[in-house]
Amino acid sequence: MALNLLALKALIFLASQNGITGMVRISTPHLARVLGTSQQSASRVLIRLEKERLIERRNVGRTGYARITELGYRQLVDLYSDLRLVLERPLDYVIEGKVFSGLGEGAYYMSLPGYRQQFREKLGFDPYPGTLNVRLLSVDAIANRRVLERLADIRIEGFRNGSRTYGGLRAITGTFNDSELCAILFIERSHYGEDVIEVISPVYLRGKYGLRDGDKVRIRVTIPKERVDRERVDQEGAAAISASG
Amino acid sequence: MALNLLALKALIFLASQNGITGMVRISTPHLARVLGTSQQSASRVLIRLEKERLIERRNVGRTGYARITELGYRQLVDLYSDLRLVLERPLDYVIEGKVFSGLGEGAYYMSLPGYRQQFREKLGFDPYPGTLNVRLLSVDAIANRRVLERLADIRIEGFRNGSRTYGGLRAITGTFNDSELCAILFIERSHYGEDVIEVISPVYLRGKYGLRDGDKVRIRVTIPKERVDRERVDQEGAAAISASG
DNA sequence: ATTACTAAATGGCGAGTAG
DNA sequence: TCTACTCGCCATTTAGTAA
Repeated sequence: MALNLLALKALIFLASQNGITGMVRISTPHLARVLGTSQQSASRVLIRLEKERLIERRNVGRTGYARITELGYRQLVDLYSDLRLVLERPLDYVIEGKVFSGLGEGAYYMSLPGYRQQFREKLGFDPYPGTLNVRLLSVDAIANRRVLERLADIRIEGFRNGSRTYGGLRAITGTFNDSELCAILFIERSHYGEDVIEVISPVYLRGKYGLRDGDKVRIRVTIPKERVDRERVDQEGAAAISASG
Repeated sequence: MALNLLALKALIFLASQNGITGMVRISTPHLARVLGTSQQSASRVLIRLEKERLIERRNVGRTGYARITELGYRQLVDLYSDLRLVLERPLDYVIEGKVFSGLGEGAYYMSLPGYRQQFREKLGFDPYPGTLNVRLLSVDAIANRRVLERLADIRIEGFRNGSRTYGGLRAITGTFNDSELCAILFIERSHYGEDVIEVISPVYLRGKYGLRDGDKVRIRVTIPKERVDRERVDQEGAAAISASG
């Protein structure tokens, strides 16, 4: 017999009110407001949780108290560690695509000291002067590009050189064809669309790997562990998981 | 519109199969087995998750693939950090009860060097030779006693002295009446029941606090943060929260 | 093998209401 | 005020089945 989501949210709410270590005041109208449901449903949820031995209740006249049992606590911990197992592990984003030739401007930009110096400092390698353009073919690769764009946190600042201004970009390091250190560049105001990434590396990738236009390449980025710190207004400790609809 | 628990479990399962970083093979009969539900429900859950934009699907002939969208991933992270907020914070267990007199044997045991030396080393204080017996009156206090008994991880070993053997015990440190350092002793083969705790302290509590039999006292134990490492067979990454029934 | 429809049963939901 | 019942309504489930 499976618990429903309302019951889970109620359990989390109780836990947030110190219901793990002792009896806490709880009324069905208040719980209903917190869960975004009716008083009747809140009442039923508490009855159900008690019957399942996930909480213990005591009613003193018209005021009710409840606490989470050890079984209930274990349920929360089980779910928590299931999520932890799945969320707090390295995430391995793989992007595959085909090499294509750009206008050769990548080489020009990469050779500018204003960029090159920052790459050396922030990426830890001296990039070969040139970028490898990769066109993404699968929706999966494009989705991963989107994710990585958000995760790319190596900021390369723009600069001025005389009258010309050079834009900023962000980068994230990865592995090219499962063997070569590289970085994906997310260039602000790039003229390429969402289906293209630009890759740099300490070595001349086209040469070392004998790449010709149309050849398939793979870039892998490993995120050691996702950071879970969010900006989030805590609505009285209520749980998430309510879809956008 | 709220997601149900089956959908949450499906999302967690997908995540466990690397569905966060790429498309993964998934069939409705297999998902049904993992979730402990019918093939039809598994099918509906996937349809529902796709409609809510929590997953993306692609069917290649008869074989289906799915991956978690950024929105779906965020839902998991939101729930995870709600749980984290609630589970990974100090747990403050308060036990209240009334002082009563035992047979005075506590003083005898506490004075034995075989115990005393271990208390000094493992508790960090030299206990006053005597235990304060506290009878728990509320079910809440008794429930907390049970929890703390499991959490008490300071082991005091038993020993032999001539022909007599002295049993082992476990202890956990806390605060007496919100002001005095103390420890609760969980004595193996104690002749007291679940409604009694024995408390020791560096000072003579009865004297310092002018305690007489029947006086109410409070012992507080703060667990800095619960350890979530469980022994758990990972059933193909399926989620928990399925009540005992 | 699959996926997913329809139909009937089950169960959850909130309104009304009693205590 | 509070809790929690009944009752109609709707959502979710499974069985059967088509493709």
